[in-house]
Amino acid sequence: MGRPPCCDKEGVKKGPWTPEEDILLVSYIQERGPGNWRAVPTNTGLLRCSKSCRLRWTNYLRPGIKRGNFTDHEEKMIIHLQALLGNRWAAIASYLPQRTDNDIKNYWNTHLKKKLKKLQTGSEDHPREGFSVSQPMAPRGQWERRLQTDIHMAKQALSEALCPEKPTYLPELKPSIGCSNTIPAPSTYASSTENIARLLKGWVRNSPKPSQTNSFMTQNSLNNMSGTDSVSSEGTPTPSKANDKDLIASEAFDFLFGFESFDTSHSDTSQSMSPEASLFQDESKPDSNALLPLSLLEQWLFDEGLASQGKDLLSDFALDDNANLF
DNA sequence: AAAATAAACAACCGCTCATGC
DNA sequence: AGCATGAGCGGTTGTTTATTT
Repeated sequence: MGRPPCCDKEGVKKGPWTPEEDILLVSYIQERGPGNWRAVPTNTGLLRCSKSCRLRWTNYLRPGIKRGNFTDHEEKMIIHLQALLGNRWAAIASYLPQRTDNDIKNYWNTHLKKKLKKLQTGSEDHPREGFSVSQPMAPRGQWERRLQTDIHMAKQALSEALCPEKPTYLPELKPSIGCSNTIPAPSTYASSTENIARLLKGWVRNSPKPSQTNSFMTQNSLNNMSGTDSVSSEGTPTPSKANDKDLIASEAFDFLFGFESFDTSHSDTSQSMSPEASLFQDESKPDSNALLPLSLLEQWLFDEGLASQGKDLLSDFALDDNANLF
């Protein structure tokens, strides 16, 4: 439709961000709060396009982002979710608090894909090129619909099967702050952005959107900011999407993966409710369960069960079955 | 020690979707 | 209803860093 570019090509700086630029951006956001990205370059004097500013913020500068090595659990989740969701990194990221879609995507492309391929080539004549590739893609709407239903069904059945009496899951699931994921200190500048993010401590105090950003900051102070870019990384949480039902569904799903660093505080979880999860809400009508065969779930459960028994997830991972979900 | 290569990751690009007018 | 715009997403590219020769 000939939409004009978000920013003029001329006079726009590209490439890695400098600490100065980061500070400019952070202090601006500290003052005004995230959002209205188009105005950011103008108001800050940054020679960056608005998109770049938003990306920089959401992927690196915003508080609560965990960097560094992925834990086994995270890795496991990514593999499972990728098989389930395909390359929908934002959706996957919504289940990995503190990780950005970009981060996950990179990790998948650089580590997991190879890892899986390696494992597959050992035992197969014609290795697949990653799960997503092998998945027949239906038109997006249709595919997504089915996906949501599948996931919802799995979540619900799992929560019933695994902890039928449990109103909320894993009460002791307190995030192990600073646990296994102590952030290594890469030498690149990017790592120091974390420090810049810390400059934001207290920025909410000045924020024009206290009700939204307060919880945001609370999460940060807990070192468990579970938001993702899809969830209000801009400080504008998706309004009214999170509710108790979402929470339960999310918890069930989290329980499924036994994700240990997920903050279980309700405010957090509701804040971080993924779009995916919020979509489940639509699917969460009781009779939606009857729409799909349980065999899929059973298979999935089986796989997870094996994995949880300490077996090598990758070798046991039922690629075909997961791929055939759709 | 230097060059070549591979790996990792940050950032960009283009498309799509959501929203407001 | 149609258009303009902001924002989100996923794929891809470019740059930096690590490893090998």
